[in-house]
Amino acid sequence: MAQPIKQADVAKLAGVSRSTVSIVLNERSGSRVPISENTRRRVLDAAQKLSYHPSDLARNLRSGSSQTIGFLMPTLQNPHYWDILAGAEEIISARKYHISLAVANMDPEREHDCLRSLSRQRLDGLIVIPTFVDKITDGQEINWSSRPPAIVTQPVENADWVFFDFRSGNEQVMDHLLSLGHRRIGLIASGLRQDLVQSRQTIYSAKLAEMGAPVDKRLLLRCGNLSNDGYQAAQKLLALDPAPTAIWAINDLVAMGVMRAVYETGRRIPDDVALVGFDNLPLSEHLVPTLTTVDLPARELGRRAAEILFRRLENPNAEPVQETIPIRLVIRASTGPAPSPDLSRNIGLKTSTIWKEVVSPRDPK
Amino acid sequence: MAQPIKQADVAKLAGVSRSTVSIVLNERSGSRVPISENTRRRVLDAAQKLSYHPSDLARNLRSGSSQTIGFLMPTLQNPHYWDILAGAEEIISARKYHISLAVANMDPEREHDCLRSLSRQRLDGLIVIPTFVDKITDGQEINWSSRPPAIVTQPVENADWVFFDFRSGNEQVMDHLLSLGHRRIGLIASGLRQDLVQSRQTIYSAKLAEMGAPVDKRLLLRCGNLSNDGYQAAQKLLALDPAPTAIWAINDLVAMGVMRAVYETGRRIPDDVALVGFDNLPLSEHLVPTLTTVDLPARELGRRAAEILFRRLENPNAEPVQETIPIRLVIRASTGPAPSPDLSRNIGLKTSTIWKEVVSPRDPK
DNA sequence: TGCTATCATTCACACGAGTTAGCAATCTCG
DNA sequence: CGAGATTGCTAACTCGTGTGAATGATAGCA
Repeated sequence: MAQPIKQADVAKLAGVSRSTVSIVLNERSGSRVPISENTRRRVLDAAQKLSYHPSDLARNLRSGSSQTIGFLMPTLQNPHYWDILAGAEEIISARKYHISLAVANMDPEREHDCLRSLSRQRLDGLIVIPTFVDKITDGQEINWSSRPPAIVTQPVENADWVFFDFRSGNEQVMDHLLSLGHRRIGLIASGLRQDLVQSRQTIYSAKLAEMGAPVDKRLLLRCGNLSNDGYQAAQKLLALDPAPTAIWAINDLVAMGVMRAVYETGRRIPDDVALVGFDNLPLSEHLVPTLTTVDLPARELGRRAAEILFRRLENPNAEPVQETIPIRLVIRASTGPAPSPDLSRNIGLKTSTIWKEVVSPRDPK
Repeated sequence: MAQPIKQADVAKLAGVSRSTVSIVLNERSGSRVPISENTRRRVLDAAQKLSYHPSDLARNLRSGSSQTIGFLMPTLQNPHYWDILAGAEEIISARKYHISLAVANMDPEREHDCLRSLSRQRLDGLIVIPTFVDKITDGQEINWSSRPPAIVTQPVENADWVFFDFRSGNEQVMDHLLSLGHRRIGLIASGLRQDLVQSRQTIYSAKLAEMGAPVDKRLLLRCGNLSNDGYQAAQKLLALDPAPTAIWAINDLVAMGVMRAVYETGRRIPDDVALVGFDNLPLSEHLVPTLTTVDLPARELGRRAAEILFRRLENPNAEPVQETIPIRLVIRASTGPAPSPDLSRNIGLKTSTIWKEVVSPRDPK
């Protein structure tokens, strides 16, 4: 009674065989199976009356394709990844494909589970935003070059990938800060993606060396990648003597935390401390001051990933597509010239009122 | 060659029948189908060697359950919905269920398509965040009380739902603003959810009437629900004479836009204009000034929705579960006492530097 | 020896659809 | 008028898996 209607039900009502129903409903006009207009009507009417919807399960089993793309995200907490998904969703839904969403939740174990789960779902393709790079390069559990076709947002040998040109972005940030005269630059990096951290630190050191400036290890910090992590890291940086004149956060969320920490010490941005983020979240231009950051066209990345994936589906044996997406520095109000050493420490701006927060005492019962 | 391994392959390698493989792999120890330790080993080894993963497609077709929950969101642009998803994901993945994601994208047509698509996927359950309430209450296309079991984040007759107690939230906001002395309050509402807008306007008017204050229709605006919509709406409100002393935005994103518009006229928050949002997005406490808003425990809503859905799956014929989640006002720095009329218009705060934005001229090639 | 009980494995069908070969009836044309 | 082509439909197989019934083998017991 509450059972789904199946083709057999339609067939019975229309007084024809189940095959006929299938043929009519699939509009196999190109096929050599002609159906009279009369029975065609009867079948369609019956289907309509029963409000029949074919079962994708059965259909997929038969056809071998699930019309579904798996999407693996590291976390739901960071807007950056939403944008990637949003871009991919655009393309995927335009093709009438479904999305199967999995969240690794910053947990290597879970990421592994997700990949296994995605693999047994017989998806047509996979878009993977990896969290733990090692698991992937060793490729033990999931062979990227095999079915289901996958695209990874990270360089992987013999596989499709799209990747932000982080190298260039990092260089732009360093060039910007150095050109403003900053030499003591705090670098807050996340400990999750070793490769990215490594690359950033390498460029950081190289660029400083180019200018003949020393690298103070105490200025290099690691933390998580949420706002609060930045808050804590910045407190450490600001306690140093001499304190950095600029801070570069791994991403905008972390930068937001840094901002808070800076204000709490009574310093001003950019007058006392210049601040740079990464990601260019929508909120970054609404912060006060607006945040200098690197724009990652995440939506574009998601779109490209999906497009490349579909191209792969159409042409399984083509050469791997490996693309780099350019990213660029967006200079806003949070960066300015480095203060001359003698003028530093002119602390103002009362922030106590700004950060006050009162929760309504009203009982939420 | 690139074909997925199936049970038959394992069976051949192990030298047993396919049934045996199925039985071994499903650990049917409780059943009366005993398997010798010897063949058990052989089967497991073979499966291991071929790295066999059962096809969920076939399994689901057989079992009737897809182990998948459908999730319909209005848009990917608003963090609020992400939190709901995050909450639901917690519960769903804990139960080893999959998530099939659909995005209505603010388009009634698409929302309809999504529902149809979700229905034919033979999902075990549906979590629906509706955008267009009319489509749902008339229930023509999707009968909420039928399979697949669905939970809606909105009151629907004879169905499961969870819902924020918007009524109480709205009252809290009005009480707060009124108690601060505000009487000319701009209300920026979104035109999408008629029912919510209605309810908010009703309470708005009722509360004003309670205080014996008049309702100026010009203070009631409708717009979309993104930051830029708020920006434009606020410009209209601020051009009124007399301008409102407080603005209540439909949500925090819109409030962010309002904030920007207010600054651009040289006014200060909360001194010249008090501002209230809705949703309590994470960024709201990082705005300057921090935003008074209503905290919607979105994650909690998502969790509850999923929990109720699973309860329904276990007990299909139970009475509908209909829950209201309390929400509460969070008073921060963006609201203060209404300025006395004679003291208004003391405009300061140069904002030009704050809002300057320069895009790096560097060629992104 | 014969009958039953237990154990180990396989057969055959079901799930709900798509597909192909083939049958019967009608039509076409020499 | 009969051979072949065309039309209209259906039986039977397929996809990969789970499962109850059936089969075969071995052991226990009288």
